[in-house]
Amino acid sequence: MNNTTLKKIAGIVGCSISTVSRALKHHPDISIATRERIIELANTLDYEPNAFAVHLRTKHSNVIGLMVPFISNLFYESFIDSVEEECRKNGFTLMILQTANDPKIEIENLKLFRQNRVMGLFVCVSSNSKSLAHYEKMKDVDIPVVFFDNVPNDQEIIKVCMADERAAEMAAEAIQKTKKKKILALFGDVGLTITQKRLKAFQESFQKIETKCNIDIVHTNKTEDALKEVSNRVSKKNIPSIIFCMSDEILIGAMKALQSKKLAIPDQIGIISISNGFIPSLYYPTITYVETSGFKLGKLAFTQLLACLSGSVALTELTLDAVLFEGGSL
Amino acid sequence: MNNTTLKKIAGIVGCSISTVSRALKHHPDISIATRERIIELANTLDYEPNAFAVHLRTKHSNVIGLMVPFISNLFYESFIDSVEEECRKNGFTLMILQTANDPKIEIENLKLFRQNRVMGLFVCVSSNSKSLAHYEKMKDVDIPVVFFDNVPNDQEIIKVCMADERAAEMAAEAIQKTKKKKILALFGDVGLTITQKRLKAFQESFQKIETKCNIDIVHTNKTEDALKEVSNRVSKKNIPSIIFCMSDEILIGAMKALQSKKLAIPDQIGIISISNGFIPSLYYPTITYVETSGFKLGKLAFTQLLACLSGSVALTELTLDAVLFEGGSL
DNA sequence: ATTAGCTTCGCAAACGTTTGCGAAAACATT
DNA sequence: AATGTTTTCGCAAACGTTTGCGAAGCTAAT
Repeated sequence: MNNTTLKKIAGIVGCSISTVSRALKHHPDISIATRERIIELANTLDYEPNAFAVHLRTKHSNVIGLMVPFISNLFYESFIDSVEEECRKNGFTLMILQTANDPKIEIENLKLFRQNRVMGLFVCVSSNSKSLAHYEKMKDVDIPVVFFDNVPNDQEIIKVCMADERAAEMAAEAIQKTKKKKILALFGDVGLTITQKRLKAFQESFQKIETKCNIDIVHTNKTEDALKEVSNRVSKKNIPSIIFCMSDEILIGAMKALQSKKLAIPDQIGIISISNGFIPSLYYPTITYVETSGFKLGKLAFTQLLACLSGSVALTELTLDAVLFEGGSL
Repeated sequence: MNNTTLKKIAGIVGCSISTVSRALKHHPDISIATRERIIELANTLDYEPNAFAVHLRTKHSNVIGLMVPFISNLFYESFIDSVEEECRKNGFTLMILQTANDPKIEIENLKLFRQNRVMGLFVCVSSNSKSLAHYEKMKDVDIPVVFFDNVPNDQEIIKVCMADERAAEMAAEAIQKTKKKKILALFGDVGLTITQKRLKAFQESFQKIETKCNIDIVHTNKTEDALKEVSNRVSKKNIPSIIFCMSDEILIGAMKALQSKKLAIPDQIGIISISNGFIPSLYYPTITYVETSGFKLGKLAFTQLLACLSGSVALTELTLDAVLFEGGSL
């Protein structure tokens, strides 16, 4: 076990621990001569400060927590990627926990975060979590929490999110531009606020225009659901002109159904989705989508958390603009 | 700031810090009466042990490190998912760092891991990393390193990996079973040991059989490369009977090329890949693949690391069996 | 020669735990 | 009553840092 400590260095150099400590961080109190001597020895001994001791002493953990339902998810993964990068660049270490959408694990994890004295927290609440009560305690211990993605409706929290309404609206507008009228719109779990937001905006956009469209709205939970629903609703004699997918999981199911029916995109049927872009890029032609980038959201969330840590933030909701990426599927 | 400490509890109860400490962990020295009293107070005060203090004192960080080139990657993501789950269940916290395939960042990260006194480390070395020299230091400080996925050839290390050879061999055998002869085989970066292994096994399998096949081997780095290569090598008058893809990235490119040429799978062309299964499931028909599961590898790696920590492991290479999943693409 | 100021460093406390050891008190055994 | 044993607890050191404060020693100014 490598145990080069300040004490050890001090012993060899023949000075006090505090002198070593100060020398290593270029404190002006220490003469250049001894500083050099100490630094050189520290290097040859591979001295590396004990993070725990530092954190204990300074009450400054430099650890940031992140909690998501699953790591293995296209969206979260890009969000995490983004946040890790920022953390590393800014001298924070990242502690990642997943909830598997289980409120019990969620509570356990919050406890772990507290025990590790994280300085801040990024949270995507699990879809099965009904109450925010357990987050109250984080406020008590002064750990700022930045909610993202599927954010609670609560006003009293800090959140960054996609422009969910705008994204759905943009998708609706893109559909309207095609002049096609028979639309199959696939949305996710009705219980999620993200679903509610997108659905509302989508419908309102169509209510605004005078020309009537035939919109069939279906809620699906998973890829398999979407696959089934689309398979049931699409047949040789009954082909919607356009399918809208609220998320990647749904898009995957829908695409698989279309492929199995050998429908040509966009000639026989159009499709558009909301996505971070990866899944749409897998198909030919590339699927047209409204971007909701986990990567960009991560950057936004990080700056927001940084602002919290410096104490300069009111409770706010930050929103990431939506952008339409035109593939060839409409 | 919540600062319920042992000292605070001791002050209120009117006993010593050590008594509180012992009571909270049900040490038999403490009478049931005082134990109850202390635990109750601790609960109402929301006492939560300071992890840093504990780790400092016990020299036992309970932190496990994990380093990958990118988090945002289908394979790593499932590996991380798997490892996080185990860590949480076993009372470890996970510290995740990515290298972006940059050896400099890799070295920096190792330093961070050391400073945080991680008890063990999972590493997938960056593809641009030529030497293992910086891992020597981990050995000096007694931090066991479990290499996974793209493991170095070195003998003196602990590694868990896919049955790379066997996976390639199984794919080759599946191809041979179809009796089709014109094969386009797409492999990754020649510099990676994982590529070398798979290529060697693939070729050897075909050398073993008597019937001659026409195998066109191409190395591609990324999805776009694969897309281009396949586009160039496949035309209406020259269609390979089967395409083999060494990885998901390559499969994605190949599939996109095939879709753009409107080739029917498996009627006009067959395709098979090595994958963890997610990407193959996106298409219809589902692509036949030999499974290399990041999730399972994670479990394997974790048990291996656990063995290291308990001191009961010789230097070994553990291998995860390959399994063929038949879709409908051959 | 006295005072003042600067440079350079060490002392010691503190962060919140854990734990070996010893001690007091209670109880049990002769 | 004397001794032994058990129960129950506190003391104090240690983990490796950081940092306020004070103390030398030295230089420079009066």
